[in-house]
Amino acid sequence: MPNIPTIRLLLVDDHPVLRAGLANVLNYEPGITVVAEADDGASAIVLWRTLRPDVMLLDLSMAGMDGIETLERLRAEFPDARVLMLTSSEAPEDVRHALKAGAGGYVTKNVRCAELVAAIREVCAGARVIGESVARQLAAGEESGAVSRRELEVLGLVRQGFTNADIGRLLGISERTAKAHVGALLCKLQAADRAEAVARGFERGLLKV
Amino acid sequence: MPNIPTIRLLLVDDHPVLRAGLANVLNYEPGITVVAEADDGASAIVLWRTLRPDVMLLDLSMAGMDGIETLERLRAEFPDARVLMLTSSEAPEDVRHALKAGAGGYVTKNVRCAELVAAIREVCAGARVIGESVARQLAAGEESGAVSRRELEVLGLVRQGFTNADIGRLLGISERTAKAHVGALLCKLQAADRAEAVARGFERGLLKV
DNA sequence: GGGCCTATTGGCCGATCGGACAATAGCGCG
DNA sequence: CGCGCTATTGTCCGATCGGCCAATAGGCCC
Repeated sequence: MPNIPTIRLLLVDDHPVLRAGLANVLNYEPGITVVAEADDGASAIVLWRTLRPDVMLLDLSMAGMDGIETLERLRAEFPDARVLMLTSSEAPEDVRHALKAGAGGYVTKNVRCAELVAAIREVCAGARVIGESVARQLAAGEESGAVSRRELEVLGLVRQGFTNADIGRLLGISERTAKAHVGALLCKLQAADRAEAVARGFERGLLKV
Repeated sequence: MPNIPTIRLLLVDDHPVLRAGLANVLNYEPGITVVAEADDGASAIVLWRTLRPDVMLLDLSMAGMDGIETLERLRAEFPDARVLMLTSSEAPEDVRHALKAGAGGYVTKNVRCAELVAAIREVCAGARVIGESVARQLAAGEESGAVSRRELEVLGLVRQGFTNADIGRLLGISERTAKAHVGALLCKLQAADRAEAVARGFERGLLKV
């Protein structure tokens, strides 16, 4: 085993309270140093450019640029960047997005500190880490049909109270087609009507508050 | 001014990472000691009984008993208990509930550490503290009409895909009355149909994921 | 190349919705 | 003791919904 250099970590979360606390905990951990903190995606990327840390600990929900967008932009510029998502959402949709955007790992804020530290080390080593409970949720969500991009678009309009005819007009398709999409949504989300479909959308993380 | 004794604080949050970090920060603060931590409402109340701390720092969203219920039960047993809510939700509904349940203060996790510490001190002194951004949201929400208990009940059923006739049957009222409640909801939430009403419900914190 | 899925469109029809009209009873506040 | 709000119920009606039938075209995987 080669000697293991100290892991230089960039902490990104829009909750100062959590940041301050977590920085304490991680700095206390031997072999890990928090080299900087950021409270939004833009500054996170700037800091990454100048500091070139080994790993980023990134929250999903942030004001302005959200975690996913931050991740995408970072990976576009630094394809090898290692990023561990640390978030409170277990929604399969969020997990899928994060992994597709190149996250090296995904754990929720429910993990114990020791597990978080272990996950950081694994991500730095190039492994892909998924929290236990997260993996379970993901497997559960995997079973029911995936909602297509178009359908998600339609769901977004249903949420805003548009009728099928409205949706058709807005998307440049016929009312009948919009109807078909809504029908597919009702089926895939196992909803009795568009109201329940919207509710399921929130529950599954397809829609954000 | 009398000499100020050290504040004994009970930290309640279901995120171990945040707890560990926050405990560090607060313990470092002179005049504050974290005497215990809890990750759910039930153990929080048990700990309060035995330790009788000066203040509880309480998260809203927790597995099992949520923050509001915890607060209610605690205040039922200890009417003088000082509790500062520390949460990520700014939904007016949550704030109102917390204050009605006897919270001594309400701040979001977006506050800076110094403000949090100040809030803790103020709550201990018996003051009522509301975070700035929270207060702004609250004022904004106050303007539009308040949703009655019955209407909230109906909204919960609408969310589950029930028709007006179903709702009438479930609540032991006529379909027409259910219709009237839905109509009132559409008006108060400024929604075009039940689907949008559900969406607004989530946005306003009336409905939980 | 042959499935499988998505996106698209059509017509038909009973069920449901949401708005507009109007009315009665109970409760809290000033 | 009125005033206002909530809860309750009624009828009528056009608009909308969701389910049913069926069909074509494009993309992706094996």
